[in-house]
Amino acid sequence: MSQKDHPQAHDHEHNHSHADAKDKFLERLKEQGFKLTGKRQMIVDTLLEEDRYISAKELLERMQKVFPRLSFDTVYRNLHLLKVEGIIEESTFGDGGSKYRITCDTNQHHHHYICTVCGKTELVEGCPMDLLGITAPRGFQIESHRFEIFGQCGECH
Amino acid sequence: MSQKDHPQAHDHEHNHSHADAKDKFLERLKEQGFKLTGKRQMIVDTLLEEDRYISAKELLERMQKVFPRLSFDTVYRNLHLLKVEGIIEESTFGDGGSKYRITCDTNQHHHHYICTVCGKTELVEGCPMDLLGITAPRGFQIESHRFEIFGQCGECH
DNA sequence: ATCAATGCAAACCTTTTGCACGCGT
DNA sequence: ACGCGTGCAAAAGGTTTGCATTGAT
Repeated sequence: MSQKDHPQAHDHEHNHSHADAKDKFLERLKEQGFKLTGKRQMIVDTLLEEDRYISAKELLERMQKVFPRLSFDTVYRNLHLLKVEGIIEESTFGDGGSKYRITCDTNQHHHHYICTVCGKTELVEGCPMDLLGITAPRGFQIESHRFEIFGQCGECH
Repeated sequence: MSQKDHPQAHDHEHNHSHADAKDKFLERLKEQGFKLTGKRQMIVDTLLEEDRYISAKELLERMQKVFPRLSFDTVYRNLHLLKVEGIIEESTFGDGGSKYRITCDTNQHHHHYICTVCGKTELVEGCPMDLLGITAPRGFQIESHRFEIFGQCGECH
């Protein structure tokens, strides 16, 4: 690789809670023997800064400004790892496959308002599984659920 | 086309409500100038009989027993039309892209329990948008929402 | 030094499209 | 006869994988 990695940080690390969250995430990876490469860190950085759903393609394009030779497979491999580790969330809406966002700090169960234009999210208060009188059909074993409210955020319409 | 079409019906049309629903759907298509081809009808038939989420691939394979030369593009073109017409619903869960099911007779707003193994569904009573005290973030314009409960049905676990 | 991460290229899978022909009306 | 529907083939997206090399620890 001719390009240089930047293990410490890149420019926009101006936000304390971001830095804290990043450290927490990277710590988790480190403990399991995964390596803290510049690209892996930049994915976490970017998702923390953007704080919205981003496609693999958009992520790639943003990161290529810093790592010109970065390729889709690296992005996807890292996204997969980060998803398995619970560091990011995946959703599919609109066109063009999956989109990803950083998991909320708290890591608590939650649902989102999602802007279908820019991918920005807001937390929904409460969870339908608690507030709806959910009684599963006889024999049905509930494993998970999905609740998302789509629309356009104030800046996008 | 060397194969024969079956405009009236194929074998399993044993259920009255299915026949009624089918007529209603086909009527709707006819009014708009779409033609009631054997393949289009068999997609509706199959989805009515199965009454669960099915992938384009599974649909193709089932239908190829009757129409050996049926191809993906025809399946997709018809699925797209049926979706636009509100005759079928699309969802993405599990692997392998979208899955489709016939829209409930009533055509009322609803949500589903979905078996992730076989795609079978049950209606959820109530809608979180009504029962949750939804107050969108300032400026956020709600356009739609998604609420699905995943798990395994009695026959699949 | 070790083992994970990456780039490259190719493959894979689902879905879409252009075109000429066939079929429902 | 008209115009939608279909098959074929090819392409377009998004995503994954094998392999050799590079890099983090």
